[in-house]
Amino acid sequence: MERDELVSPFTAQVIAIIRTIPSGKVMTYGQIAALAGSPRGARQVARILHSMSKKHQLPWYRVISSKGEISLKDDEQKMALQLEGVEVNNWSINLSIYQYYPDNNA
DNA sequence: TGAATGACAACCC
DNA sequence: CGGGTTGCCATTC
Repeated sequence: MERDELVSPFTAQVIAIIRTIPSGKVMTYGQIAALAGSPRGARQVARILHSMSKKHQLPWYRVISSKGEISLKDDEQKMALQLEGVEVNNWSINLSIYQYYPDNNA
């Protein structure tokens, strides 16, 4: 059971960032990774989600690929996004509209 | 300790 | 636009 304080700062940041994603918005892996301190750490974000999403109450379904598509193509994820107001077209989402840009001054 | 893994990104054709 | 290849880097075995 890894606490945020025990995991690496990068992981803790990723988790914190995901928690700031508001309803009806989404973020890409690369964006989260960059905000967490590793612009090339998109893959770690994916791994973190896999590893921590069940331990943390992370809205992982708000995290999508940079192409604006859902990764797992899971019906629940798609449904959850739509319920939040995100228009999902065949697993694709219009990032121009739904991508969330958090403030550095969180 | 070292090597493999991975819910990706970017680039190239 | 679509498919394939390379790069990245923390986590896990």
